[in-house]
Amino acid sequence: MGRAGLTTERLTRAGADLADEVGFDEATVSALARRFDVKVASLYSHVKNSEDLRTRIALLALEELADRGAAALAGRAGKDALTAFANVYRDYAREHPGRYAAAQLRLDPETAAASAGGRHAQMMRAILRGYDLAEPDQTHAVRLLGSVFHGYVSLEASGGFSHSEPGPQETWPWILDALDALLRIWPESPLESPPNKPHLSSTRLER
Amino acid sequence: MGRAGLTTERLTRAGADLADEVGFDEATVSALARRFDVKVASLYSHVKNSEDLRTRIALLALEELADRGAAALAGRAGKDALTAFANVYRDYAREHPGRYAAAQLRLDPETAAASAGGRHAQMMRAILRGYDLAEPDQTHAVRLLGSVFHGYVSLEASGGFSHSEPGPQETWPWILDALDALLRIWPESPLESPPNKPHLSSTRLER
DNA sequence: TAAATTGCCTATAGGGGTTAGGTAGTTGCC
DNA sequence: GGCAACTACCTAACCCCTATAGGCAATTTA
Repeated sequence: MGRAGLTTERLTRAGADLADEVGFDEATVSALARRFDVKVASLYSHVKNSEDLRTRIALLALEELADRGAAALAGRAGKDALTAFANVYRDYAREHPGRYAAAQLRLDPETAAASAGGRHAQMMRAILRGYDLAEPDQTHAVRLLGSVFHGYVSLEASGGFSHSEPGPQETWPWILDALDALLRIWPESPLESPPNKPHLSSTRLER
Repeated sequence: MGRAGLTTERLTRAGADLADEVGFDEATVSALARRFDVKVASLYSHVKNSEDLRTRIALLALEELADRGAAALAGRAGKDALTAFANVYRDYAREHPGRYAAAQLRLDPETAAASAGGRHAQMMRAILRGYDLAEPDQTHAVRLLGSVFHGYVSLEASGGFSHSEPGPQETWPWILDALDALLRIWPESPLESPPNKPHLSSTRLER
């Protein structure tokens, strides 16, 4: 019997492919062994355990996503950058649902620190350079972008709003327009609505 | 040996509690049987299978969340309503992480239709009555709210931005302020920035 | 070419999911 | 009050996934 040529690299990559095909949770060590036509125990020389495999797939996904993001940001600024970057997230999640799910895996702090996660935050900050936000607003805005991108993509993936009109393909650009508008007007906006004073629309409802 | 008094109801509720304690994925049929000090097979008279149990927990969570949302919206409008409703999501996810994770479970279309999911969408529409949005903007806005709420809560839960300053407790109100501002200015906003024309900030970067 | 290493194997053990079929308690009806 | 029907829970058995220990053969290295 020849050798299958297993390596941690190849297992991780094949695991990611498997995850895209059958779902991250179903991308098990057993299924991966079957795919390489190898006994399950053989994988344990290359991967510490199931969680290790899952973590490696997650790190791969984060890396790929960051690479795509960087490529999309190159030569772009302002809304153009915002849109391109957002589309990277959405497209990646659609093309690679298993990998995207993996990227959501909760990593322990040290692993997270060594991951491409930091690059993601840096890229969002780069996008925000196209807008006029000083700290701490910038950090808040990074989190808002992360929330919207992830929230939208994950709701869309779970079929959240696929059964109503208009279709999600119209909502996505609308949301990007809205985010762009928000970031542009934000610097002045807080002055317009003191937190404690009820604003127009709430009074409008009362009559 | 006396009877344990199992019912589908009680199993679902106990399963939800278990999920909150050990995580949704670890809330297994076996663990639930142990909790009732009963053999695993006994549960199968009350629950069709593992997936059935998970679905029931998800439906319970959606229902509870909708009830809390409705209570929060009563007597509120405008930003007040927006904030109260958003806090319901966030607080629920923090108090009941397992239940919240369950609520994210992908349901098959008929189950989803019979779930409290519709109430959630209706409540968001109710919030938007405090702002001046006509269709299809209203639908888009519902999806934006859903994306932000879910995205933020889920990133916060997975430790996404817990290791940087300022803490999430400052970001959350900032995001709600931003959403409120966005919804108030939206009706005029599209006119200010034609989609194709590069806007100020992108030119600002170039020099 | 012998030694060391590597790559994959068999064997084994434990846990969760699921079904079939059995046996006590409980309920309902005459 | 007693028997039938039902209910609640059980044992036993099987499959799949995870994980570890220890073995042998192919490959590399000296």
